[in-house]
Amino acid sequence: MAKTTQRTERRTDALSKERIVEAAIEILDKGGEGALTFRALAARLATGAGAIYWHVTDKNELLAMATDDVIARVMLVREAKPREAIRAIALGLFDAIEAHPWAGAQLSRAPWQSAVGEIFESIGSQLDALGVAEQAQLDVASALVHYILGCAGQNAANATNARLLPPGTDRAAFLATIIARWTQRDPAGFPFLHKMASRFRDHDDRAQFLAGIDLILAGAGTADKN
Amino acid sequence: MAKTTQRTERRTDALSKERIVEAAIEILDKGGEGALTFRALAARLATGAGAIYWHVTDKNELLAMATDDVIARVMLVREAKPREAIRAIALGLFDAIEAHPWAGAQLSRAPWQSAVGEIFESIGSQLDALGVAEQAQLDVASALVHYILGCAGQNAANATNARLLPPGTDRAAFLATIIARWTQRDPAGFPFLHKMASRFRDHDDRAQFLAGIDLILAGAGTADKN
DNA sequence: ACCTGAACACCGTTCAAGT
DNA sequence: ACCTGAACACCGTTCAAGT
Repeated sequence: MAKTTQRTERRTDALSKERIVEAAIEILDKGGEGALTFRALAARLATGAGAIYWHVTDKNELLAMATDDVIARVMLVREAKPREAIRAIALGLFDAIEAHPWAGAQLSRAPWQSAVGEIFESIGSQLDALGVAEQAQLDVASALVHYILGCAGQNAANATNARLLPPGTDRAAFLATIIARWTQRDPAGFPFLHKMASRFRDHDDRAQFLAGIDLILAGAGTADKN
Repeated sequence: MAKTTQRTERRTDALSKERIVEAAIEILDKGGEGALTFRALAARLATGAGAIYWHVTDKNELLAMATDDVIARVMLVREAKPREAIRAIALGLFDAIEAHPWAGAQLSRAPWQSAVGEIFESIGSQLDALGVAEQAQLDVASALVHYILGCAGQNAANATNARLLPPGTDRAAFLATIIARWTQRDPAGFPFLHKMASRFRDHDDRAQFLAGIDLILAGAGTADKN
């Protein structure tokens, strides 16, 4: 009989950190950061708002766990050649953040939590094999991580803002609008941006992101292809 | 008589965008981003919360204007040598964000507004004189700006978090704590961080920031000192 | 041990009403 | 034109009360 089920057996629909984070990610992916509310989360989990606090400390922990969940998968990349490993990690992060912009925002907002330690480690550990001198490794790893976090935040901001534009507006058009605004505010005052405007229009975000990685690696004196 | 003052004459304490932004900056500097509230702002200006909306669209515009105000001063730097100009701009931004962490957060959160256009321009316009090929200039400027924004966000996050620690804890100790947490979670899993731990402990944020700028410039093939 | 849901102390923003 | 301040529609978080 139903009443004789052991007490230690859990209802399959019982709450748990995992189920909560999973639901949070779904809400974040569908509605963006603003959509994640304890009330919305409780509704989706068919429970009360307070129940979530039994499993999770606060909203910050919730966001950190969701970000970890989405970023950790990227860190599994294994490439033999160190340069390719770094590029693969960087591109993996780029793609993950493109798919989950809120994770990019969280990463650049609370870097000491979440997966930034893993990112630092997996990039830094390639530098020996790349031939970067040990006393330069911290500077190079730090530059790479900061650059990646900067792009992550940017990407998240773009995604958030694109949401507010008339739907159908793609990224290139969005960037073009920004450049146009800057340039038109004072055409003579922005000669560089004016000169770069056309290049901006048809540039590839992903390729440009990778160019930055290569630039830093080149600066580290690793011009040879390892 | 007081009653005969012309109607066009303004009370010296009348509200204005300038006064509102000024008060907002004071609140932000003293209490951090969480302290800036329309109610707190209204109280400081001895007015009603709704009055502020007559001069300012919303909180986002308020933060953008405050950030612009604090960042714009940095852009005035004029250096003859292009490399020194870029370093001066970067360091100026670093210092400004250290003094006003909330501006760093805003910069990396809403880059298309505020002073990011000016930053892009003032850095990019130096690249010609630095000898960077024109087709590489967008990549280099973009890498520099993204790197700077990444550091800005990081810096803001550190400042926000340091506020929560027991007072007196300095930055170095804070970073050491983070590294320790990462390393101790799984010592064998973080060989690179473990190796770098001592270097982290006594590193100079400012110097490391500048090292990243130099790394990118070196990668752009501008090793000679212009 | 785990969950419920009302209640608390806030927010940003609006708006009828004043001067 | 500019300001007031109550009101609205939300938040995150807490907590007595249930099972």
